[in-house]
Amino acid sequence: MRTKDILEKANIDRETLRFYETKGLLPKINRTDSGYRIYPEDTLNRIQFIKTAKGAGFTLKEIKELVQLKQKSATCRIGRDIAAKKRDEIKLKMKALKKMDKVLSSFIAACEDLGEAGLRRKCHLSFDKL
Amino acid sequence: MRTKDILEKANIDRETLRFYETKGLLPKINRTDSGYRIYPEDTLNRIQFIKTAKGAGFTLKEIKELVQLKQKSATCRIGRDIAAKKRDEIKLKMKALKKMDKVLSSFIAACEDLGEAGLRRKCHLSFDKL
DNA sequence: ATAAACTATGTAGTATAGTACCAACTCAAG
DNA sequence: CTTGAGTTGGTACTATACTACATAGTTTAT
Repeated sequence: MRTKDILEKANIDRETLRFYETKGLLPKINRTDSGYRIYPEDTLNRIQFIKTAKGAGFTLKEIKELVQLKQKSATCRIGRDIAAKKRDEIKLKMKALKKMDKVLSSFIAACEDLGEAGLRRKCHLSFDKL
Repeated sequence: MRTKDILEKANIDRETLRFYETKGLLPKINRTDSGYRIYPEDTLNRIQFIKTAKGAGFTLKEIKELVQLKQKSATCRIGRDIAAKKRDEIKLKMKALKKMDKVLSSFIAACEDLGEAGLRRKCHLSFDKL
């Protein structure tokens, strides 16, 4: 696959793709004689993984740690432990998200308790008190 | 409350506190004649809210939008709509988190399926295929 | 009164994650 | 064989969220 194929199929920006490459987040990329990149098939999966992990709030550095397990000749145990640690972090993020959802929900409920007339008036409610 | 009280009770860095102030994230802060800050009581709740919202992956800009509803003399309806939109974003984040959790879990399971001996060997598994 | 602790403002620097632009090179089609 | 689409590496710029420092003024305890 050439650059353009990746850009289209992964819906990613050319510069961002190169940025990920320099950061060591992509699988090994071969070149034509003239220097054009030839991406291996799993590049698309990799980009999808990066997107998912980013959506889950992980940094590129953290993502790199995950995708580089193979290259770094780490043992399965090390890999499992790193993955387990990340799963713990996800639990924490999930908790923060749920708390935030609760705060927003009670704010929304308080707004709606005011009725149609209340909704039209100036808002005196606050998110602060959790 | 003086600066030091906030720093201790909110467990926040002095510079970060000032940073949040300049960004308009804190409630109105009064000053002594000599210019020392006097923080209102709800500052601690506000900082807690900021921390929770940040933990949920929101930017300071987004958080500002939420905490400034009162000051901006927005109606309750506008406030409710903004809160509802944020709640939708939380749903998406939650989905990303769950997907990531699934990926990590199946990776961990694959590692452990290899048994004690397998765990000691070089890791050939990948996160990429979701 | 003076040292220690606290606070103020301002400026600069760092890390992360891109985004924008450029001049030069390659390649396929008319 | 030239034109246009595609590609290259390099540099510079942006935004976000701090973090570090420098210098000066204020308050408190001895």
